[in-house]
Amino acid sequence: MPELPEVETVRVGLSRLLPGRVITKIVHDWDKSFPNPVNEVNQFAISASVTAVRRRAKVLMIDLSSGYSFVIHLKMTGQLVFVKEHKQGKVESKKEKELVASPMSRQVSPSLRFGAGHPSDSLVNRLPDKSTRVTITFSDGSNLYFNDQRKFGWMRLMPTILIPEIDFMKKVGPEPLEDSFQPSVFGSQLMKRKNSMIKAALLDQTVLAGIGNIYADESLWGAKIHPETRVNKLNENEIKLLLKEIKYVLNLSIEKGGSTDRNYVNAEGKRGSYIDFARVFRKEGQPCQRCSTTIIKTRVAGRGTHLCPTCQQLKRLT
DNA sequence: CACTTGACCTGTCCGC
DNA sequence: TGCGGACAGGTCAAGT
Repeated sequence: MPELPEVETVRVGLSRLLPGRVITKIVHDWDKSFPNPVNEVNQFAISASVTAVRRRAKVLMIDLSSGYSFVIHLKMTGQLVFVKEHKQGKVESKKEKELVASPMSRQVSPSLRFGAGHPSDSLVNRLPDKSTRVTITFSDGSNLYFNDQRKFGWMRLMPTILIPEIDFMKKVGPEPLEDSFQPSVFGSQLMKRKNSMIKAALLDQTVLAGIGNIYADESLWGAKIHPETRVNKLNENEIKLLLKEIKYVLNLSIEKGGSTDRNYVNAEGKRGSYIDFARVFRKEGQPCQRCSTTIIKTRVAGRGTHLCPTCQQLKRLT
C-alpha cells in the first residue's frame, strides 16, 4: 500500500533513472489505468523526454519536455518499475520466462515470489506480467512498467501547468515532512475534523498529505493515543507528540525504503524493509514492546486498526 | 454540513 | 480439492 514513504522512494529512484530519456512508445491493456486518447498521447508524449519526477502527497508526476506530465496514483497495488534494456539478448530472458511459466513457480504467491531469500532483482526479469497495465518504452530500449494487480491505480497525461487545478491537488493538506509543518499548523488542520476519531482525521488527505493505514497506526502507538479518540479531546501536548511520531515513522520508513506489506516495490523492483521495524501494524497477538500487553486488531473508521490496549487508552474525561 | 459507508478491483486465506 | 465469502485499503461518490 504505497503511502508517502513508498511513493517518495519511487520518486527518488525514478529521478535517478528517467530524466533525459526519450519516449518512443506507450501501450496499455486497461483503459481506466491510462484513459488518454491515442492522438493526445502521440502528440504530447511520444518523442518527448523526461525532465523531472516530482511527488505531492501520494501522487507522482513525471514531467515531459512537451509541457505535459504523467500524473500517477499507485493506490493499493500499483508499482512503477524501470527495466533497462536486456543486453544479453533473448536467450537469458527466455530461460527466465520458462521458469515463470513452469507449474511450480506459477503457484508461488506474489507475496512470496519476491520474499526474503529470493534475489530481489528477480521481478525485473519477469516484466511485463499480467498485472502490467501500461508500458512506456524509451529510445534506448529501456521500459517503465506501471503494474497494478487490483486496477485501482491510474496514470494520465495532462498539461503540467494544469496539475494544481486537479480537485485533489486543490484540497490536499500540507506535506508532513516540510519544516513549516509545525504543531500549530497540525492542530489547526486537525480542527477540520474536530468531531472525528483521530485515526479518520489522519487518513483524511485534506488534513495532512500522505498518511495511510500503516503510518496512522504506527504514529498513534508512538504517541500513546487510542485511534478512536475524538480530535477535540486531544490536548496540545498530545498533538505535539503525535506530530513528532508522524515525522519519525515517515522518516524512518523512507530510510528503510518504505514498507512492503504485500507487493510494494521501488523503481528498481526492490522491496522496502520498514515493516520489520513496525511496532503495531500486523502485530496482533504479539506483545507490545513497551508494556508486553498483547497487541489487538480492531476496526476503526472502516479500516483494520492495530493498537496496544494498555498504552493507548481511550480518554473518558469531559 | 459533517461525517461515515460503499464502490472500485483482484488475489489470498479461511472454513466447510 | 473446491468453493463461497471475508478481507486487504486510497480515494471518491453516495448515503446518513
